[in-house]
Amino acid sequence: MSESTRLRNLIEDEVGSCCDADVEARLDRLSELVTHVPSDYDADLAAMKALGNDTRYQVVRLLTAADELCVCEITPLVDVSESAVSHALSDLTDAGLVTRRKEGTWRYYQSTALAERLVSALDAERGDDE
Amino acid sequence: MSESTRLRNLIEDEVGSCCDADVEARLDRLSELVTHVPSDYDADLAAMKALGNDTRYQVVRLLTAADELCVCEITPLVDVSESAVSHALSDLTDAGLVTRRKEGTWRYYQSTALAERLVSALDAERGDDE
DNA sequence: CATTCATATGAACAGCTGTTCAATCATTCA
DNA sequence: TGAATGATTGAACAGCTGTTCATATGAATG
Repeated sequence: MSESTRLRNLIEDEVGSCCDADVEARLDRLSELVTHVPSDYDADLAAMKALGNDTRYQVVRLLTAADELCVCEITPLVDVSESAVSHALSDLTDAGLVTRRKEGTWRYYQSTALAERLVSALDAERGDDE
Repeated sequence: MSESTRLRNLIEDEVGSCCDADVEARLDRLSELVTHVPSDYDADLAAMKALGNDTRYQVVRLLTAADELCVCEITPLVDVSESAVSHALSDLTDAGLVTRRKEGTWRYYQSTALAERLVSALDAERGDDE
């Protein structure tokens, strides 16, 4: 079965009848929707992937709670190796969720505005439904 | 090297000197940060994982742009099989990003408030940096 | 009640991810 | 300059993910 046949059936069910023009009109409305998908959403996807991991999520939470943290302050707070924390911070930096500041041999990390907006969006959920 | 040794070195570098009490105080501040990580963030993680996939991201974008869409309207707009769309919608429902409404054999989907907040958080990024 | 249609589900499998270990880099300081 | 320290990187590999194909479900209809 073709997609437009299914669409025609849908319109018939919804409206009671369906001519070719109705199918055309619906297809137009649908293709207009596609324009609302950003043309380049790689960065969005990268940010979501980055936050969708236990370690990286925890690190972002810690950094949004603190002004700034040194790697050696983050490491004892999460239950993975120092190397895993470093990988996590590197991934988060690439995803635009944290920024890095060097000071001697120490590296300080901060969360970005994007990270903070996302965390807020998640937190607004609690105690609110729909 | 122990973690608290590294922390002591950090404080010495920052402040110029460091006694046991300083290390204690810093450890207290750090453990306070952990309380800002939600005790149960599985739902957050699920939402991020769900949005961190090409197909599911596109579907959420389409649903936030439209009031409501039938499966047969979504399928022609994304470049995967009908089955993949169904899996995507199922995953998104589990993640709390979309809701489902039955009407005869048709299934209509809508984005949730959480999905809309997350999309807004991503969109605010464009044209704004830090 | 058999059929058709819209959608969902399960199995399977290629490809991706996240962790650790080992090695390396970069900075400081004796 | 070379040893020490903080952090990063790369390889490796177990485990997870996302897609498709085949099949099932459930509602409508003849």
